[in-house]
Amino acid sequence: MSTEMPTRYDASTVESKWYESWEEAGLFKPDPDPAKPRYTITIPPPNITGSLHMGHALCYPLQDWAGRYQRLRGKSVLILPGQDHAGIATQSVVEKLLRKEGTSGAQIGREAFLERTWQWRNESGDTILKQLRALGCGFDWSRSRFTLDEGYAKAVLQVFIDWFDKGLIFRGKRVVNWDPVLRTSVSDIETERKLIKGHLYYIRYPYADGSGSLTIATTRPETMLADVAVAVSPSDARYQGLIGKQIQLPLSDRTIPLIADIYPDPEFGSGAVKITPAHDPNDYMVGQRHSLEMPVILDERARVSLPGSPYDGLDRYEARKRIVADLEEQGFLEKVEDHEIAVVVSERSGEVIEPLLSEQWFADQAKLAPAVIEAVEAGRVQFYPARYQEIFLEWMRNIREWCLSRQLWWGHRIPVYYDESGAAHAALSWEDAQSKAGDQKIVRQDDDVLDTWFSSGLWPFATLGWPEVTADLREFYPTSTLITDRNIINLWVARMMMMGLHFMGKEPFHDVCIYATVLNEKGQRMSKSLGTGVDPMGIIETKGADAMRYTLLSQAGENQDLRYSDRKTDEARNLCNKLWNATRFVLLNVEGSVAKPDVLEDTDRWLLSRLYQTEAAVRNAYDRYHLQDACTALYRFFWSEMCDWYIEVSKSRLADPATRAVPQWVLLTSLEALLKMLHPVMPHITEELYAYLPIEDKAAYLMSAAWPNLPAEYSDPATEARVERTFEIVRALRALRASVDLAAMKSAPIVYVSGDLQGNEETLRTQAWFEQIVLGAPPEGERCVSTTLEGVDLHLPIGDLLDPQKELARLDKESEKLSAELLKIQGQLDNPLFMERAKPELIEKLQANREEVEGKLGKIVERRALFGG
RNA sequence: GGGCGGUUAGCUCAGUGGUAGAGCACUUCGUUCACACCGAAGGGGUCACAGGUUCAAAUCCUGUACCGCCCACCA
Repeated sequence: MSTEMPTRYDASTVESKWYESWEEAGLFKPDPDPAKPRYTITIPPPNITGSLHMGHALCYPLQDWAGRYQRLRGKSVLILPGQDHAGIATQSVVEKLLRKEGTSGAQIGREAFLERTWQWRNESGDTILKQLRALGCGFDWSRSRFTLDEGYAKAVLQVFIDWFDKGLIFRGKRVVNWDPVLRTSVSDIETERKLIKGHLYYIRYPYADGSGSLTIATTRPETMLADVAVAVSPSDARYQGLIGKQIQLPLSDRTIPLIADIYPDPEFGSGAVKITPAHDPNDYMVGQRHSLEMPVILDERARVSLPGSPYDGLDRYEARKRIVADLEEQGFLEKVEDHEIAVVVSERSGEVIEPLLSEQWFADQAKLAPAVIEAVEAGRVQFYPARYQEIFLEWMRNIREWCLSRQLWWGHRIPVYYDESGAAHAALSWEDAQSKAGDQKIVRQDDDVLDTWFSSGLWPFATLGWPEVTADLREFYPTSTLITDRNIINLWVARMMMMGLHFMGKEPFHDVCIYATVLNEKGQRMSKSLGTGVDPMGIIETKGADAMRYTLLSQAGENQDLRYSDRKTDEARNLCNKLWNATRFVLLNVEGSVAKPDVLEDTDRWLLSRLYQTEAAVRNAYDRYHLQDACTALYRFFWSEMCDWYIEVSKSRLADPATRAVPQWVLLTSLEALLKMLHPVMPHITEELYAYLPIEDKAAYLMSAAWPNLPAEYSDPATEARVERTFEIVRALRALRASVDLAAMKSAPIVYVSGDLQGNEETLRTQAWFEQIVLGAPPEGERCVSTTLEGVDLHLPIGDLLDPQKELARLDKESEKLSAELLKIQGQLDNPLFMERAKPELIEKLQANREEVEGKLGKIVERRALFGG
């Protein structure tokens, strides 16, 4: 067969054409065949604001890998894509846009803002989906969903109303995490703690009766404007008898009581804590226990809001400065110490969170958690790697209230309507609410929207049509696998489990696969803002999507992180090129399809056996999401075994029309299986190469082909051992040649071999590049360099080419190695405890080794003598 | 403060009791008709550290250090 394949693989021309073909052939849709088991994934919906980063370049190819693998394994596969409206992120993007245009959300109002956001979403909100196509992700776009779709939005409201009616959602006043930049509350898990250098201020609070003062320590003096008490530990001797006294709050005309509470730690500071219930979660609890007032003195931008006060309108940090200065001036400031402060930072804005007392909607997760815990403990949901299970359960067992409301516009507006009396009714519409309210007139809808994670929590069933009982919902729920990253186990996975179990009665997926975080070469997080990121699209353009995919997927296993580096993409690209050229070689050496031959040689059986073992290893690794192990096995089979050995061994047979059929068949068989196994990781190049293969019963597409089904008789460990022994001898002979500066791959006339080659003489001859192998010892007087291994003596005639000193040096080195080995073996065999307790097989093995090493050493002595040593 | 990962060749990582492995990088050689994005041959590791268990430890146990992640209400 002739081929016009160029000698170099060009990803850009090959990759672009296949995606369309697959899509046109309908391969991204589930196979309607009812006999096939279903395999479903609803992908983690990317934000509409997103553009592809390295995390995505791992995440979405993983979803695609799973789909392609399961499809090859005979399943009907649905990988359902979609996008998340991403409340905070999107609103920020549009606000920025408006600012550029000289206006703002506040100026144009809610309705115009939402219109503008939808416009933005329709124009540029699906950048990332196009990029996923470039990565080869074969998702069912006809089922693509968006969390603000009409149907989806209805599902969200339905869930809210249901939980509201069941009392699982309630309104409450709590100290929440307030983001003063985004001006909304955020949940605990959207915040992180950071240690920063700050100060601890010691402030004197005088007693109102003039009988001296006590000292409190605080890191946030500005909040003293909202102090309502000072608390001390009831066991603190310093304050015995003083409890109940009134204190004159500095910089203020208010007096506040000294109270006793379990919260203060006598060891810290002065043991006295100022209590600001509205601006600190701990103080809030103290305030509740003592029924204290809870004045709020910071506004939504964290500015002081205290009309009439000189600090009114100041930013919280500016206020701190002024208050500290004033305290000092008036003699209240006792001292200032350096202090490490644990601040809470919003992950979205990077701003320091202001704990703020406000009225919010909450979900009572504690009532939903037990079903989730039970499902995991019963093994109906499995985590990969398993260690995440405990982390997950730990969080579920200590679950807290979930603050659902966000003070945003972009999102699902909370379906709560208030009537004249102030009573709240949850309903799908104003009209519904009115009918629920009866005589009381509905006067307004709640202004807030729901936390984005509330809507993504319904992803596995709302995408399939819930609350309607659609055919898709019946067919594809529960889904099979969730593949996501560890940062959102609690944020997202937990919520999907709670909602899925509550509304569908079944856990939403069986496997939860947690993949690694992609770091850069130096082990830093990839981040646009830090400039440590690499754009995957650039790699796709220059080296191909398959190279990009292989780079990341071949590192996916149970690891916590993985490192991206450009060098690895070069390796992946080189692998593509090697695949291309190996196939090209095969095609140049076959005329058409070949039938399975009756008689195979050792090397043929060896490769088939290796293929058999490789398939088993790959399948096992894929099933456990250990792509790393699968890729290693495939790489080794392809590059080391098939290319470096089998193709080289077969070249002479392929050149001869009388013998070529067998290696032709073996190569085509191996290549076909290899391409199938590699396809889930590198879909484009494997599809392209498969198209060239002249094989029987070929599928229309590799993508829709069947996973290799290799007969058990391919497995042949005895032949594997025999052939690999031969290769060992080949390597030794090549090394011997190199030691006398005999060029590699140049045919040399003769080598003497004594020992059993087990029928692999021809392999040894061609692979060690000799014209002739003579069995037996060299004739008397023939000057040779020699070595011994595997019970075989190799003698390479050298005439008088060689410097004796060089050969003596080589022999000495060999001898040194052997002596060290002998010493070690002997040491063990001389140890009576070892002889008594070690396994008999091991002892036998060592004894055999000893004999072999001694024999080799003896031969070296003889050989040294030949060179005057 | 609690929990979980990691620490093995220059780099990235395999390796869960029996004489340290792979890929890349490096050195030397090679322009033969699959591939120089290639081939052949080499060099390179006291397996973080300290104890312990064992005939035998990279591997099991205890502790320490460093890196990273998660959770947590110390002003």
